[in-house]
Amino acid sequence: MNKQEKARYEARTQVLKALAHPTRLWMAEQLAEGERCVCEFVEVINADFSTISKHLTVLKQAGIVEDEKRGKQVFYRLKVPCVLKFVDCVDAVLSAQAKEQAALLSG
Amino acid sequence: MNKQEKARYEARTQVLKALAHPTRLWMAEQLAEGERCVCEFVEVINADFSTISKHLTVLKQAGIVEDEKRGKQVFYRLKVPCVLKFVDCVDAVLSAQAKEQAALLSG
DNA sequence: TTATTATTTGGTTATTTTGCCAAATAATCT
DNA sequence: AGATTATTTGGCAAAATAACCAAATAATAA
Repeated sequence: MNKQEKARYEARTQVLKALAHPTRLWMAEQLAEGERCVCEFVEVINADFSTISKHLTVLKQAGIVEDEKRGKQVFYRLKVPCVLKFVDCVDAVLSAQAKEQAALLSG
Repeated sequence: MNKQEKARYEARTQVLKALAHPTRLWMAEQLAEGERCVCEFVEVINADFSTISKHLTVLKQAGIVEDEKRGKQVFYRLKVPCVLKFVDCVDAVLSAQAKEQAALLSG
C-alpha cells in the first residue's frame, strides 16, 4: 500500500468515523427526512448544545452535511443521501449476529 | 429517543466504528476478494502482528468477519458482503468534497 | 444601544482507541 | 519431548475522542 492509497483509506475512514457515533448517526438519519436547525436537535437530544454543535461540525467536515444560516438559526441538510444505505447493511450485520446468538443459546 | 432506540444506535455504531480505521477497512476490502490468513496480512501491513490480530478481532466482534483455524493458521472471511457498498457511498462523499474544493480554488 | 437568542469556539478533564512489547496458547515438525 | 511457527492475550503509554462549562460571535428585538 503506497502513500496515495494510504491517504485514500484515511480519507474514507474520516467519513466512516463521522457516522460512527450514536448521536451523529441519529442526526444524519433525521436530516434524511429534511433539514433541521440546530435548535431542533438541542430540544430533542439530551446533551449540551455545544456538544451538539460540535457533532454537526464533525459531520460537516466529513462532507456528509452542509449548513446554511437563516436569521439567527443555522440549518443543516444531508448532502449525500446514500449515507442512509449504510444503515441497511449495518442492520444486516446486526441481525446476522442476533441469529447466531440465538442459535448458540438454543442449540 | 427511548432506551431501546438508544441501544440500537449504539449497536449500529459498533459496526461503523469497526470499519472506521484505515487498516481495518483495507482488510475488509481484501477479504471481499476471498479469505486470507492472518499471516498474509502480516506480510503486507506494516504493523506488529499483534496489532493486526487485534484489528481482526474488532472486525470479528462487530460481526463483519468470521474466522476458521486450519492447522497452524487462522483464516478470516467476510461475513457480510454488503460492507463493500459502504465504500461506494464514502467515495461519493469524498468526490463531492473534492469538487467543492476545486470550485473554491478556481472561483 | 442594550438585551436576548442561537450557535460556535476554546479549554479542561475523562474515556476510548491504538500500537507496541512480552508472554501465553496451539498446532506442527524433529 | 523439545523446538518452531502462527496467532492471541495482557499490559502499558501515547494519541484521539467526547462532553461539559465558560466565553465569544452573530443576528434580531426592545
